[in-house]
Amino acid sequence: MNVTAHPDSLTRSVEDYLKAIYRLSPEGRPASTRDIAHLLELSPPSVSGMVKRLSELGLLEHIPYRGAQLTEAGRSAALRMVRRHRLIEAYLVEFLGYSWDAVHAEAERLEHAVSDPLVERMAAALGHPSVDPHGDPIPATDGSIHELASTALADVATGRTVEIRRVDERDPERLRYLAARGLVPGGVVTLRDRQPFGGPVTVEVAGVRHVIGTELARVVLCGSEETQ
Amino acid sequence: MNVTAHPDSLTRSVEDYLKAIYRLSPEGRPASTRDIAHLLELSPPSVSGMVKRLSELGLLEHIPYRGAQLTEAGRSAALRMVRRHRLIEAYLVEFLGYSWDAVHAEAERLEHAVSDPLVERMAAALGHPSVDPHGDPIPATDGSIHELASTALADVATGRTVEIRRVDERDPERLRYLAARGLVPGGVVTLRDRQPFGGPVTVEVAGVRHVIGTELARVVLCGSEETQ
DNA sequence: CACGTATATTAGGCATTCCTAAACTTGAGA
DNA sequence: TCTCAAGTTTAGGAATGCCTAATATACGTG
Repeated sequence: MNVTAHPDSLTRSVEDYLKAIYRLSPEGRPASTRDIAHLLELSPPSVSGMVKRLSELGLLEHIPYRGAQLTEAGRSAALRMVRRHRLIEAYLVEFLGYSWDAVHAEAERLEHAVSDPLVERMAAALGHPSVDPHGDPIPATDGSIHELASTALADVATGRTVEIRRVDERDPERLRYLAARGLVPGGVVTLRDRQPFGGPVTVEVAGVRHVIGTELARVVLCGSEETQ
Repeated sequence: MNVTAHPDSLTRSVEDYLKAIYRLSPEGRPASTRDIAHLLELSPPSVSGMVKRLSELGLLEHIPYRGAQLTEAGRSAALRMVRRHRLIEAYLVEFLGYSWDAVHAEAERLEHAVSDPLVERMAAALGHPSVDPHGDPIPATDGSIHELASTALADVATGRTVEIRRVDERDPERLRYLAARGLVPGGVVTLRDRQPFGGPVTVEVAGVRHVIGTELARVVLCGSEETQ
């Protein structure tokens, strides 16, 4: 235990588990077996087994029946993968003409294959960006990461004008839908209407109004409280 | 058998086996278990087992105790990997500042992770090159490949001036040694002296003479018979 | 043509990573 | 407090891909 395995010896699977647990709780609280299984599309028993092995490797702290949380070693390995993923996405958009809805799947495979020097060369070519094409912050090599405070579009007060910061990256179709309406990081939107009982919101982007369902409005994150 | 497995379902291992067999015999003659094992740094029994599985998948033709050769499906999968490998190498040198001795190891991992569209985007960014940084020809998407006739530097007649075409890519140290002496694809050399009994050759590059051992002179391939 | 060596294969095993089915733990509500 | 449903773990098993040891084949040479 507490071997703090050499980073290069981590398998794809292990890297995916660490990344999933980090995503489920960037703050470091324990993640449940069920949530990890759901995110990785695996069965709960598979996760149970792997969590046990990873805690023996010193990458996780596991309290049976209570959840798993990243150790320092685990967190740093996870952040290394997140950095890779987001830089690869940025690189593909900037230099290889990828659209923002296509990069996630490609990065998901490449992140396990690139070397650290290659990642740093890509970062340099990009001018060391701080966010990826979806607005997600890119961790530094030392593992520091600046999460900007943000409010879901669903929670913005009627009448306010805010800047879009960040959008969940995973569903390509959703990303195309958002891009077609100008709902991209850096885009400025005014909230014009909100229907009660969790109904849709109406936003105005570049003078055009769009009605956005609640589910979608919850994954579009905006600069908080930036009043017009 | 003869499933002609969907390309995306091939594992890293399978892709490496096919590439190895192609390298051992681009012409399609059977490759021996021993040679495959040696190239992949695996034990012969491991190769025996895998060869059996791959022939059941329709990627190889295997005659026990005689060797394995690629079927059409196997050859085309192998060439797809070779195309990826060489385009990745070219891309890393052209756009990410890699030196030619460092790209092989990086490409060896990336070739298993890139998608076909990414490979084609890289090819387009490069202007669809016909050779990689070591002078190795890049197969087309349809699997056609133009191997240029060439003569080993070790076999060039004394007094001839030839252009270097191609150098074995695998040993980084050897590549650095060659580059330091101008022995790179496109370089023009004149053979000044050859010692008998397999002794070293002396070549002149850009007015400077270098003595090159036989082993090295055998993996430097030159445009054949191009007299000054 | 028999023999021995080089080469190849089969036998048996191990690590990884996944699965389903069965057993166990937790905690909320009757 | 007891019960039970949701969630978790253990048990047992399969596929991949590697290994070593033992066995089988092929073929050049005496």
